[in-house]
Amino acid sequence: MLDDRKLEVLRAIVEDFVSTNEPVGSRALAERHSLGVSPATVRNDMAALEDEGYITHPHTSAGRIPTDRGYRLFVDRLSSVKPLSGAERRAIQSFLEGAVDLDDVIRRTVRLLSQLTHQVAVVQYPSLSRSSVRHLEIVHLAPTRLLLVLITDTGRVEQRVLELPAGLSDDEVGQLRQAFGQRLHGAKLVDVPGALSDLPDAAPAGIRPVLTSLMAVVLETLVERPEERVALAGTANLTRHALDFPLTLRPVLEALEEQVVLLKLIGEVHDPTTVHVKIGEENSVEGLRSTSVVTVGYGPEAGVYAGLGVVGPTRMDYPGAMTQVRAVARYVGELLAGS
Amino acid sequence: MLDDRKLEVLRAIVEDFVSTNEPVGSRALAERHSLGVSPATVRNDMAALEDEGYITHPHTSAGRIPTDRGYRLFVDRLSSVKPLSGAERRAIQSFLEGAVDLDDVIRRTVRLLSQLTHQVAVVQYPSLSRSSVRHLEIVHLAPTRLLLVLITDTGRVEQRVLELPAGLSDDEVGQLRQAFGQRLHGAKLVDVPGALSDLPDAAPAGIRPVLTSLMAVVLETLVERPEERVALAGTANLTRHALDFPLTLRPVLEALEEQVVLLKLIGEVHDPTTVHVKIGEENSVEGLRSTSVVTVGYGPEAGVYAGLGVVGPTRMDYPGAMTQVRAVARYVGELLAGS
DNA sequence: CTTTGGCACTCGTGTGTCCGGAGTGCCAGG
DNA sequence: CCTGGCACTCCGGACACACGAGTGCCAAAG
Repeated sequence: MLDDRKLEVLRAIVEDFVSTNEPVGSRALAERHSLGVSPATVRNDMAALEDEGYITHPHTSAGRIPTDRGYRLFVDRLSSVKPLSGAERRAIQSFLEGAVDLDDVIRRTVRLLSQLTHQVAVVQYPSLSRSSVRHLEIVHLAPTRLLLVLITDTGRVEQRVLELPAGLSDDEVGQLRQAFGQRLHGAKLVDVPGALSDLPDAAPAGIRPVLTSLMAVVLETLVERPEERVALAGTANLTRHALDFPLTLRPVLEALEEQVVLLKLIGEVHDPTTVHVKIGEENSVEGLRSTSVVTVGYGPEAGVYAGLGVVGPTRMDYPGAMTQVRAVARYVGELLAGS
Repeated sequence: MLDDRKLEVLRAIVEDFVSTNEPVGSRALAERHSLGVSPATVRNDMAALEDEGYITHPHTSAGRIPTDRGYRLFVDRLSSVKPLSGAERRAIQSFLEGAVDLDDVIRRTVRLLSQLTHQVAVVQYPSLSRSSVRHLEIVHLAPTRLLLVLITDTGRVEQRVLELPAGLSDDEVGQLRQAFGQRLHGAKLVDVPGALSDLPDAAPAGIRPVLTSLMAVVLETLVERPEERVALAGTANLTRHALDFPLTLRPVLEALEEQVVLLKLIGEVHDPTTVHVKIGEENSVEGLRSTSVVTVGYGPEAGVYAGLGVVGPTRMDYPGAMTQVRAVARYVGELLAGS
């Protein structure tokens, strides 16, 4: 049904359309790509591709443009991996090398990614639910007020001030600190409830009531409501392709302002070796139906901290974006793993 | 030169243009506002206003629109304070009441402000340089690694992990903690260098070298490089007024992505009682020359934590925006002061 | 069976013209 | 100083038209 040449034609259409943003006709296509056939033949192939739903044309006498389905086929089977240019490689290194802490790493990464791809970049902070405890500190701010500081293996620092029902002495707080510290050090955050389950029994009777309520708060703030964060940059790039979004930059911007939406985009776990692409209508998020999303997980060699990716028009340089996203993810993963 | 009626005409032009987004002509203006004069008279007044540079017209046969100078006069002398509606008041209260910590307060505020004004909202975190120390905690993570946690009176929590040149014992860290704590508790952040200046002399000789380097880090991270943060929301609102920005959403979005720019916008200290307005060309930031910025400080009764405000087209409902911004600032100021 | 050139057809776009309406500026009279 | 009248400007929409790009189909050639 679709022989090699037809696929070649589709690839040519996608590439031309992506670079020129103009519907591509049979003549121009036969000229620019050395297909070795005449425009008429190309026309026949185009008709076939259109029958299959891979391309379409805006008006009768305009050239063809790829459909979502066409892009999908292109991404899955036609695009060859584009190697990272030396300049890009250098950019990644120099951009990230001076980072001082996790916040800084994420900020630089999201910026880097948006500049590299000329798209909107999204980077998720290392997920709490997949992190483990490097240190948990309890600070006695006031008799009835504690500060909880959680530091994860990825360098994330979360803190929460909490009010106690009754006052505690410094000694008692010390006991708490020790009890929590022993049980939680090195534990995965998801295992925290289990690790703490025996605590009330083991603790001195005096602080048991406080302990129970404290545990409730700890579990609630650190485990049940693990605050996932994302960083965003490069929304200005949307205007670069403003022509691609009929009149509707609006819904895209609105969608991107919702943390929940962003998390949904990149939060679905995938391993760092596979780049995922969602094209146009494939996106579940209303308002991003006219965009494509390229995501990948990042993390240490064997594992994943979180996701990152870019959002742009369906008319996107997929091979380029995919290698760039992958490269950045790999680099950030190593960077964070090594600290 | 400009009698009362001319001013009245200017006010009418501003109000009509703001609400309709169409150049306003003499006839429509004479009808809609009961000026008691004929269109011809209005035309004369308009000519005078145009001579003075308060209004202009896009083409010969179009109505008039205000210039930046016209808006300026309107804001300074013509606009009457618009009272907050009941719905708005309720919105502010219900939006902010459930906030759990500072981060949450800021997030809710910026969101609230953008929804209330239908503009882009910017909220600065309570400035570190104007805050004072509620608590400074030193946590001994590892022999050569300390965690510094700073909690300000406004609830901001800043932390920094630092590597030491030499190992320390728990006891020594305890001494450090006490020395720092005594000197810094309640101190303004700007006074920290002074409060610490006698420390090296007063400290036990054993930890003096470490102490010196530690102090350097503390001063550098907490005082000399006070990390000011801002939150942003409502960029999607820009598209609402897309017609107002010729073709140039781009530079606006770009400017808004720069933390530095945002800080410059709202960071200049002003007292919470005066709302500041920058109109069009008055803005020093290239790229925001086609926008207006309404800002105010917020803080406790006598003082200021930081600034907040909105960014929108020059064609903006200034009285509305000003009262909304002021109201939100007042409410947030009280909220933070009371915690 | 595939490829090719030819040819008629479609249709979007750009151009030119025309016209109505909104709005202005000016002037003479109240 | 205000007002009505009037000529003038100019934008924007409507219409017609030609051009060109591109298609679809067909019959002939490979």
